[in-house]
Amino acid sequence: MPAAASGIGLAVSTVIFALRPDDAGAPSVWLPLVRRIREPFLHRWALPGGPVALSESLEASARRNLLETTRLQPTYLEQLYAFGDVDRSPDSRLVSIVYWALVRPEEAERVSLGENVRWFPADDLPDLAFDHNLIVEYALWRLRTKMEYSRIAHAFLGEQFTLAELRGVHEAVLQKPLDPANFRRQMEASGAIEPTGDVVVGGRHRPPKLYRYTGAVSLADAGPLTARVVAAAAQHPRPATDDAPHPQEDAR
Amino acid sequence: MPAAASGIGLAVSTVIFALRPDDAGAPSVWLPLVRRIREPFLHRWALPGGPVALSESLEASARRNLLETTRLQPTYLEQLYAFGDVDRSPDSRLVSIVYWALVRPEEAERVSLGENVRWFPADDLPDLAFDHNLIVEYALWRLRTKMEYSRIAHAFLGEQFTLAELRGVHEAVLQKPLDPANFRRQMEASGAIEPTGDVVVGGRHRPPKLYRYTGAVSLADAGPLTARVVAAAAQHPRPATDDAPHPQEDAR
DNA sequence: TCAAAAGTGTTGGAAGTACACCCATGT
DNA sequence: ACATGGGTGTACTTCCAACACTTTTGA
Repeated sequence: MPAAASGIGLAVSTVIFALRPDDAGAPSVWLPLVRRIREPFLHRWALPGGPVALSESLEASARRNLLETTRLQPTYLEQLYAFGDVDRSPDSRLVSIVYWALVRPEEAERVSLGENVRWFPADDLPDLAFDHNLIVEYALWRLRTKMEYSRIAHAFLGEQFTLAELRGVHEAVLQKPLDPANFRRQMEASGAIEPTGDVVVGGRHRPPKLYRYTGAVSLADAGPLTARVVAAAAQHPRPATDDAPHPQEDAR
Repeated sequence: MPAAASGIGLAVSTVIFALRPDDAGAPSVWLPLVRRIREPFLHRWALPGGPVALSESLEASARRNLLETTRLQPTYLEQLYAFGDVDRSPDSRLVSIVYWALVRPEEAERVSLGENVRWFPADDLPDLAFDHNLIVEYALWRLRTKMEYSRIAHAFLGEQFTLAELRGVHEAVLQKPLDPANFRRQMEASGAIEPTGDVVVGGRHRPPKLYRYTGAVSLADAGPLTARVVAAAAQHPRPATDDAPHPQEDAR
């Protein structure tokens, strides 16, 4: 195995998702992109990213780069895939380890907006640099798939939340309405949430209960090591069927 | 993004799984390891792997390396994870893109056995080089998880097979007995297999039908691009709920 | 005729879906 | 009072696990 540098560039990039209201005011999935200020793909929009530092793990590099370019500290960060096709960058050979991240709405507003950083609706992107359109598409698919068997929706929310808010997250990501009654029962049966005892007053209707995450399922389940342990601990009512994929969980 | 070489070594490694009879004669999961012939971890057993070639994609590098070191051409190959912790290799910084592969029993015998290549039972490995024990554990978890929602078992079998053989693969991987009656119905209902019309004669019992894979689900679903397409095509009876994957995925 | 594995039928429970209905609040 | 979501009850369906039972072969 090689210790020598290979002439292959190594970078990390991150697909960051947040929920923001779209034109109609309904919450939908958005992501921040940065404008490239050098060749190749000068002036094109691209995923935030940069080189892997010698003294940092891949994930640490992703986190640092995110903080530097967007000021964001995601509540959820997981490796997505390593992209390494020969022709994905003109002239040079570039391998990108791509992560995907979720941030809360309040956090999302921290993004230093300007000419070179902007939010885009995830389903309607311009032509991006490199193979980044493909990467986003894949990350979106992963987000939606994982939403169905995992508890990542909480990464979009604060400490406390109503069931309607939680359902709103699911609906925004999955892009389909969910039955409030059934959604409630599924969440309660999963053991992932518990009522805080508080309610929200001020609405012109019955005050909804507030819930919190029980912590039975860890949010930051990135990496193969923690993965299976977390998945096993997450099994609340059932015995010991392996859950989903990817590391963090997997993966499905 | 960096075009310059970074001083970080970049390698591919592969976890190869095959089914072979264990001590008791029952089929179980094995994998081939190679003995290291240089530092670090001189003489330790390790996953087959090597540097990424400048002119090859990551997957192509994995395939070529597999052919060179073990003569194997897997029927299934999918990216597992990128490992890049700072201290995973002493002295040097090494990032490994790890793939996992499945090979058929006949193919498995091709492995050029010798002092430096040997098969090991996947559940009982010695202390491996680098973080390879962790990697194998993760790959095993992924194999078992994916077996439950995907059709990868076929990668272990030939063109035609009986339901008992297919069930044997599942049982070996999942390490638990399955009800023949229910297993049959699940497979038939999935639309993934169809009878060839032939039967196997010569057993001292009722001749079982032979089945073939319908091709509704592609085996080689590695990579984000093909992933979702494959998953959609796999939906035989039902309309259009996103399936599983991990592009593999995804890792789930 | 018997053993052994292939293959079919039947039943009961878990979990998801659809939808009717009651509850608590602000206006 | 009534509109608006919060929250409960319930029937229907679909899927899965268990297991009894029948079929077809070789010995």
